[in-house]
Amino acid sequence: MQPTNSNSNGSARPDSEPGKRSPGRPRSEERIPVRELVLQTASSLFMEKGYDAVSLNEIAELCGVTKASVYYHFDSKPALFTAAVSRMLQLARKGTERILLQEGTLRERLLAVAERRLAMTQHIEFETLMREASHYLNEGQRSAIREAEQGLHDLLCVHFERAGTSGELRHGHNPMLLAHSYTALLMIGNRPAAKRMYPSTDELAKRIMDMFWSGVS
Amino acid sequence: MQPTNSNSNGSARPDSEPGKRSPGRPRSEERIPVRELVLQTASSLFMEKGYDAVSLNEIAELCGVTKASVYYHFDSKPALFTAAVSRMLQLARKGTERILLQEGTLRERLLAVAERRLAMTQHIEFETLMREASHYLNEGQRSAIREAEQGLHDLLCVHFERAGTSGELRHGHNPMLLAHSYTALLMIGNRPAAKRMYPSTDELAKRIMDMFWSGVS
Amino acid sequence: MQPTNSNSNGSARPDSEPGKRSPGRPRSEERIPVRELVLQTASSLFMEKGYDAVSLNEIAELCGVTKASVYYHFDSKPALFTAAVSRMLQLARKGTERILLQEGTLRERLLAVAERRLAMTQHIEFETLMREASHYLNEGQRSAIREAEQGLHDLLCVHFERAGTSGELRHGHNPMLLAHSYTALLMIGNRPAAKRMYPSTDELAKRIMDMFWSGVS
Amino acid sequence: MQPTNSNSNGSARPDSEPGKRSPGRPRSEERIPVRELVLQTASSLFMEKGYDAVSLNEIAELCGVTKASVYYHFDSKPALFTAAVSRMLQLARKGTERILLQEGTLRERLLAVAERRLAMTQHIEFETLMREASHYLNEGQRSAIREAEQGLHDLLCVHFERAGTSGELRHGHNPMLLAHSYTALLMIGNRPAAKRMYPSTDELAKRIMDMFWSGVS
DNA sequence: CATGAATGAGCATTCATTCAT
DNA sequence: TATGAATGAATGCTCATTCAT
Repeated sequence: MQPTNSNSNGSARPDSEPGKRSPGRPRSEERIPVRELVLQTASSLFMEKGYDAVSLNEIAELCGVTKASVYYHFDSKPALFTAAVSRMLQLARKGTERILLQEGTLRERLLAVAERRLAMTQHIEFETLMREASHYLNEGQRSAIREAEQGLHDLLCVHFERAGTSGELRHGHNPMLLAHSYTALLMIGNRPAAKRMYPSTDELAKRIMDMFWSGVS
Repeated sequence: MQPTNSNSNGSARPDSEPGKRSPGRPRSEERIPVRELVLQTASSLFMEKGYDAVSLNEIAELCGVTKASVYYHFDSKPALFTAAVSRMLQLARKGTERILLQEGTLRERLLAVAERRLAMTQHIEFETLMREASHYLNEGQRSAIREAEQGLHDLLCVHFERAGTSGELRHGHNPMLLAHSYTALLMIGNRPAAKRMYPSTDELAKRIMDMFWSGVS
Repeated sequence: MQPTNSNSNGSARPDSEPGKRSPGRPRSEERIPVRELVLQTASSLFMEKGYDAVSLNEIAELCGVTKASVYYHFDSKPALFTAAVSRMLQLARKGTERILLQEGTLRERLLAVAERRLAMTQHIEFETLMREASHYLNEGQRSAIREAEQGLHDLLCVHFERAGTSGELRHGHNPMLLAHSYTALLMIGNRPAAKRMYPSTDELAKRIMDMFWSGVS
Repeated sequence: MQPTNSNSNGSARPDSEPGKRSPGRPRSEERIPVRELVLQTASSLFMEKGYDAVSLNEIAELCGVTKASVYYHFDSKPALFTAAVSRMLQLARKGTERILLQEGTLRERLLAVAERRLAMTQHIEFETLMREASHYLNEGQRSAIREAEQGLHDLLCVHFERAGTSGELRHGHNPMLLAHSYTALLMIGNRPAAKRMYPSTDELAKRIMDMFWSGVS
């Protein structure tokens, strides 16, 4: 039997049985389940190096398990990629949401989000990552990721819309376009040349928000 | 994952233009030199699929030559990548410059540039491409590309600066940050979800420029 | 880039340029071209062990080359299998034809063919081999092999037909069924238990032909 | 290619029929014991696809149990193969015997057997299956299967012998050779090309028996 | 009895690279 | 200039087998 195109669109097993957790913050030595460990490791690597450049061997070794173990938990590389990236997007969404629900003006909260994002290293431009990987993903996998990503923009969109009706924002802008503009501008944080222009990423975040808020004119 | 390359930082041979060109516009049948053909093909493929996903075989076949021929003209895959990407960035720079030197307000000219860029399909986010490839590039290759890219931002920077002193733009913005913001916003054109929001890419370009010019508030 | 289902239906290169052969019987040390060597080795192994149980590594090592070299000459395992088995069937056809065109009664000539076949070890039942491999072959490959096999039966069929009209054979039998019966009976040569019944394969061949000629009654 | 197996020569546990069977014809819903189910499934798969192409996973999944469960009942893949194939040969023997013990001439009864065999699809040539698997079997396993197969030929042999002394058959033929000839001819049923020659397998069986009985001359 | 998790070994396939011609 | 032939190293993936529970 030779490789055949596996077509599951995500993880092979459910999220692991609930209720079996010992209470309290786990001691850092507490063994985190392999499946979760693989997912985290894979996320980091894919974000850092893209799809092709990451081998399952690399992921496995970093986790201290064998390639075959990774295959026990995930049907294929595309399936693992899908699970890892989706998870990461959901975490990003949750983190962003937590900040956006705090007190303060929209501008203040967006600045907080920007500061947090620019502080992270691993932050590949999303479309590029998808374009590279999409040749290997099946339809279900592609749409699973697209949805997870859309969630992030939907979240921002809602807040922009709300600020539009409350008068905090000028009318006339398409709120979804604002969401995309905002995340596009945050990509500046990926550029070493841009980062070098300011003493800290917080300073860079501030400048970007200034521009975003008032425009160039 | 490929071997971390040989150490030439670019092409294997000099540009070899010994004045052998026949005068006038070449007939379309005129054989374009292999080196140039490979360079063009490689550019397109790398932009479309990233670094790893493009094999030298693919490039060679598309050019109708053998892999070994490609190796005659370029020392290694990283070397070819460097040459191809640099060339493309220089072309982009020239195209952009041509537009920026035309008549009209800065805003009009920036809009024209945006329309042109959004109309292209092959337009991978640059940082991502670099991050993927940089594992395979040596220092000389990396900086060769960085410089070519910097050229583009320098060009924009000059024009932003000039508009700042002429009063067309508000003072207080770092012109290089504006350049980065501008190119970052153009990346929105890569997102299928964003493109779907407007009937044409020209319309999308216009909306993005509106935002860029006046901000959200 | 990952494995994708290669679909060429046979060998990757033509049969190697003619006319470049040195005259006379080649000294046994004369290097036989790799492509041919691989083909012969593969034939033997597939016949002996079936499709799955033979790895390209095994073939390559037996030939003293690397797996990658085999892949230089043949697109895939199914392609190599197709080329190897077809070649073998054509050789069998030629050998059989040579005998059938000699002098003598049909019975004598069929006996000669039988003796020759039973003397060979490598002689897997064909349908079984095909059934095992056919999951991996594409349509073109399947039919290429089927045709080569049909050639053998066609050859026998012609001779049975001719003998029918010349009165050497009883009328009323479907000549193609006779061809199949004949080759089916030769499969007895594969069975160790059957071989053990007679002192030599020639003796076994004679007994089988007796039965084939006069029936059991 | 698989490891050349552990050394048990058959099943891991005794047949374990501790009289726990409820009396009467079992309701079709009655759970058939896992061991038996695995054996049946394995038989079908091995006959259909050969040895290598069948994975224990496939067998397990088709049975609705886990691979580890299969290992509880059988020591290894070779052991399971041995058990499955032997069982199948014994069943074939019983079925054949049942027919041969009915009323009628030998010819009529052999025809009935032939019709039954040609009607089955799953009917891999036995020698080929053995040759493929034998690399993985140990001596005990090999001979266990050989014996089971020999049983079938012994059965036929007895009937041919009896018919020889009763005058129904011509003297002078080795009855065991007749048995082998008969089963070899039945292999024609495996060949799609041959099957296509007649409207039904019964018709094919009749033609084959004609030839077997009277020969070609 | 049964299974979830893990693994070592192997396989088909691809790729960047080399070199004699 | 160009290429046909070859290869070492890696990759995604599968499989038979083991073992603690």
